[in-house]
Amino acid sequence: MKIGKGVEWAAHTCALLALLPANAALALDTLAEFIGVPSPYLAKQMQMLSRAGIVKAKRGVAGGYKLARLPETISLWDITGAVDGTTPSFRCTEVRKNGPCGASSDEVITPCKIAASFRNAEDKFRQELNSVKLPELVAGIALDVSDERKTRIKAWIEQNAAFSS
Amino acid sequence: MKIGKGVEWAAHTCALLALLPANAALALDTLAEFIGVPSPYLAKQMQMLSRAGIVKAKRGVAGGYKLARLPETISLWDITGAVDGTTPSFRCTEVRKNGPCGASSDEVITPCKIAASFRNAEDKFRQELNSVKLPELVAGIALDVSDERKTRIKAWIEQNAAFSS
DNA sequence: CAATTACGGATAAAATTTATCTGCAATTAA
DNA sequence: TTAATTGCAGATAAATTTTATCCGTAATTG
Ligand code: FES
Ligand code: FES
Repeated sequence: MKIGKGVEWAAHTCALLALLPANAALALDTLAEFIGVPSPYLAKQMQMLSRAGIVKAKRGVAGGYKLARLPETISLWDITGAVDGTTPSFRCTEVRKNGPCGASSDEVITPCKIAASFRNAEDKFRQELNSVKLPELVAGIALDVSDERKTRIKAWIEQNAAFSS
Repeated sequence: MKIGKGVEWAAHTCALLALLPANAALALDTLAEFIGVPSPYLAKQMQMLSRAGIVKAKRGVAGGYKLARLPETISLWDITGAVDGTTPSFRCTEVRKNGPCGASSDEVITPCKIAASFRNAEDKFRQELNSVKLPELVAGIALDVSDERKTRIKAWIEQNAAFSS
């Protein structure tokens, strides 16, 4: 059970984009600098987020990324699913069909109890992540940010964001 | 988010061992044949289960594996944890410390909200798996097994298990 | 003692994740 | 229209993890 590290980047990126004024966008390289990760790889995650309809990309001069929809409608699961995929973590290879006492293919109609249990557990996992929306995330992160740093972040955004006319 | 396929093997192995009479054991090669997986690799999972105190190994002539404790005390999470490890799936690399507006090390006392959310989700996942004990698993699997096959399985065990004097 | 069987570590092959690069398409402003 | 900028998609390469096997050793039995 492992989650790609790109998810951490993507989540923090979305949290940053949520702070952005409506008429502003942040370019890939700018985002990468802020988060402190290699930009060619972050590009991949941003493309995933874009295809999933979580962020909106604008090309060309003064282009960049911004959120595609209201923060309230973006959950941590949305981000995780977009970047890391939604394929179940438990892979059932139907071992119950193997061996000298294996089940015949037409005998196994219901999913194996073991696989079903994992599916249940994953549902719980997903539900929990899905209950955490972007505003809650931003608020939670902000708890650790001093007023001084809040000011610095605001200034940095002002200076590095691309504002549309 | 991915779980090693060895978990499926280990779970089915434990389900099989739960059917075993108290004075019987199954050797590695015998187990591997029943489940239909390569025995040198299954050996690894069995060693994990052994070290975790889920199965009991007995070396030497007429040796093999049996459950180390009552089936009621063995959960699907116990098996998963033993074989696949218990390291959290989400890896926080503290990106919040990076970049031009990164937090200083002494500023971040509480865990990042993002990481905390994933920890919550994993707790739910683990709790769900932990609620599924071996007897329930065995019963669930048995639903799909015809009476004819139940008889064959019983006979196979009788024939291949090592019985202690 | 001889046969059997699990254990542990080392090793190798395969798959996946992580990271980078390049050419192209879109957008904007001069 | 041209030039500069910026994201997109696919190919590629490096690193890591998963999967699988092997072998020498230790324990157990009779
Ligand atoms: S056959 Fe795949 S989990 Fe039982
Ligand atoms: S710093 Fe790691 S999840 Fe926020």
